[in-house]
This record gives sequence, C-alpha cells and structure tokens, in this order.
Amino acid sequence: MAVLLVEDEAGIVSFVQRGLESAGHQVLTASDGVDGLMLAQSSDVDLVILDLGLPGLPGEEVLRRLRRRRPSVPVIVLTAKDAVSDRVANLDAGADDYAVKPFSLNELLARVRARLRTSGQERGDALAAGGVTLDFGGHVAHVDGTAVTLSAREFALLAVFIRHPGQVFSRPQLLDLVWGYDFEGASNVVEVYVSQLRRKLGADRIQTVRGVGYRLNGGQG
Amino acid sequence: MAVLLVEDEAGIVSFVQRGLESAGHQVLTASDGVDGLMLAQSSDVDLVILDLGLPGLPGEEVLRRLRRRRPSVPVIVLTAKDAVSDRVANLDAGADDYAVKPFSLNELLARVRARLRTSGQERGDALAAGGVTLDFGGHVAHVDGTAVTLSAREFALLAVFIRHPGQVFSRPQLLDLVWGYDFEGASNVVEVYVSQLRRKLGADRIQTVRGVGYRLNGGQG
DNA sequence: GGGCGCCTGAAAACATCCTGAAGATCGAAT
DNA sequence: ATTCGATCTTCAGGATGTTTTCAGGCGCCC
Repeated sequence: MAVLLVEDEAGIVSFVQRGLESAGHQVLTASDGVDGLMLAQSSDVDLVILDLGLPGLPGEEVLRRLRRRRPSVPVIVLTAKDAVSDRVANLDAGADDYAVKPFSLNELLARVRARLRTSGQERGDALAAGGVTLDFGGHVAHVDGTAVTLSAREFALLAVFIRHPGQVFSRPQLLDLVWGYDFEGASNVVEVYVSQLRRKLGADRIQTVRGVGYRLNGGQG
Repeated sequence: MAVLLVEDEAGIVSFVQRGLESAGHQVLTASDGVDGLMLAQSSDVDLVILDLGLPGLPGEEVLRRLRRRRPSVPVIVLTAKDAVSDRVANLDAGADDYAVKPFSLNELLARVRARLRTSGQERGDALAAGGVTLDFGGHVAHVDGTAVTLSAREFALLAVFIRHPGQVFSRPQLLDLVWGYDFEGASNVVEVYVSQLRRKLGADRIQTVRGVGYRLNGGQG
C-alpha cells in the first residue's frame, strides 16, 4: 500500500516515514501542497496524510482540490497546535480522520490501518455503503445496480453520509457541512433534501433519529 | 492528546498549563464558559478541565451544554475551596472527576492520566459498561451484541449512567442532568424512563436503590 | 397490616418530521 | 437582454413519534 505524506517539517517527515515503512507501506513525500497534489494524482496512492499548516496553498484548498480529483482516497489530516479551532470540525467532513500534533506514531499508524481497511477494495473513485454506491466522477449514484442521477446538493449531502456510514449527523452539522453557513433562523432544507434522497434511493436507506439527526444505513455495501 | 482548560484566574492557568504541556499534552485555554464551549466543540479536544467559579455562565450550565455536544468527552471539574458543599455530589454526576482548590499539580495530572486512559482508546466515541455499549456517533446502544434503538431522552439518561457505572444517582440529580431544570413539584418522569430503559435493556441492568436512586450494574463491559 | 415508595400501562399533550407545491434563484441558450 | 428549464428554498398542513401526566397496583420495611 502506498501512502503519500505531505508535510514540510523535516523532523516529522522522517519520524512518520520511518513508522510507515516499518509497517510495510511504501511512502511518497512532498513538502508543499502543489507538489503533493501532483503526486496524489497518480492513482497508486492509496492514502494521503496531509499537514494543514503548509506554506503556500492553504491546507483547506489542497484538501478541496484533492477531493475533486481523487474523491474517494482516504485522507488523514495533521493539524498544528495553534490551528485548532472549530474549523477542524468542518474539515472532518472532507478529511476522513485527523491527528493533532504532537501525535504518537502508534496513534497515527492505527488511523492509517483503520482507513486502509475501509477503503481497500474500491479503486475507481467511488464509495459504497448500505447498498448505495457514489460515483464521484459522474455525479451519479447506483442503488442496487440501477443508476440514479442526483443534483449538486443531493450529491453533496449523500457524500457526507456515505463517507461516514452509520454516523448520525444533526441538522446544524449538515447545514454546516453541505450548505456552508448558518441559515438565518429556522430552515428545513435539510429535511426536504433528505426527503428527496429517500425518494430516489429508497425510503429506508437514510434513517431519521428523532430529535437528533439522520444516519445512513449499513456499513458494508 | 489535547486538553482544554477553562479557567479565569491567570495564575492557575499558567500553573496548570505548564504542567500539562510538560506531560506531553497539547493545551487549549479559555477564560470563560462561552469561549470554552466553542473550543470544546472541535472534536479533537480529548479532555476538558473546567473551573466552576467562572464569570458569566454558571459552571453547571457550561457542563450541561458541553455534555449535549460531546457526550463522551471526559471532564474534570475544579471547585473553589469554599464551594465544597453537597454541590460536589451533583457536579460529580455530570463531571467525571474533580479537584478541590488548592490542588497539587501531581494530583491533577494523575487524574488527567486516569481519564485519558479510559477514554483514549475509543475514538468513535463509544462507552461500555455492564454489557451495554453506547455508541455516541451512531446514537445506538448494543446489549450483548444486539442493537437497541433509543429515543433522545432514553439515550441521554443511559449516557449518564454509563459514564459512571456503579454510581447511584438520585431523582433530582437525574432531572438536573438529563432534563435540565427542576420540574414543578413532583413528577415521575425519571421512573417512567428507567422503566422504559429496563424494558429495552433487560430488567436487571439498572438497579433501584430504595430511597436513594438508581445505579447501573457492572463495571467492565 | 399500614404506610410509603416504586413500577408500569395507557391517554393526553407536545414536538418533530415529512412532503407536495409555490415562489425564488441561477445558468445556459437564444 | 430575454426566455426557459432546472435546481434550490420556503411554506404549511398533516402524519408520526416522543414526552409527560395520570392512576391503579405491587412490594418493601417498619
């Protein structure tokens, strides 16, 4: 399994690289975002570890572009000590996992293992959970084999769910993650879109947890 | 591991911060409750140390809100010397541990270690006790392997118990922790919900301590 | 046996969620 | 510029599930 490490501090690079290699992974490294994005294109990168405190391109931008090209590659984000704000909660959406510096090697390796385990199979920029497959290339979903076209919002919403199957997301969380800002006061957009998704995907794929939020059914699909 | 310290006295802040950092923790600080709550939202805070004598929001309120958002994060409460009354009993409920001022650094660090050890492992925010597992991410409980769906209130109540297995909670305490205010006069909501939980989890998981309150069976699950 | 606390089924009160449809917005093509 | 179509958001009524209250019965402890 090949891991791409995008990190500018030499100390951390060698620290992490050694750990990854002794765990049997092949390691590519890049010291800035542009470089990292280039390397990430090559489709034999199975996982990306991305420092958010990079010089040049801001980490969020790197993450966004990476997602555009390789939507399903797992990304573990490293956040610097002072960059910790509530943004991290947001990033969590685009990223699959994160580690806060200083982190232990064990901790990081555990996360790498966990991520490689779940992605593993699915090459080809698609994610699947609970019988639903999301094809990021074509903005298309497949439900039990048959194709379903989704609008941009529908797709974004489903993407959040499918990246964290089984996890419950509250309405404010989803507004934050999919719509990007707080809506004035009360809005029921989320409900409406969940309703639409249900019509397209089948009623029981997305469960509502009353008083809490919504959740995508099933873990393996 | 990242620790959030919510404390207004500058002296204590620097004292504690230094200790935590030299123990290898990342430290975030906030000088009032509102600020603290904001920082605590970010999901990379692994433990919260909370002074109860804060200006602005009363400490109990901070604790309650924190619990609503991050139900499984361990909280260590600091109480002023003269505030030690039977309040501590209440606090002890929502908090996982407490230290009374003046406290020694060693004492506090020991408690931090103890708390991080028990939570630490389980990312994915899940706690277990007495054969019952509470998955905070998925809002599901598992009893001896089989999944059990809980309503919001049921979940909140069980969360209190599972965070302090073996500890007895009185009815007023539970009303405070789960419902948030004193109910006018007498209400038996707690009894009703305990009854419902028993039906779902099995009758002997929650024991009645006559004249005192309720307690969750077992320590390790 | 009497008093008190506890349990639990069911109804009432309440909150949340669903969904069809209308209005608003955006983008592309003419 | 204007028109058209698609998508996005708001609105409102009805459907569904949850929370609370109530009341009768059970069992413990003195």
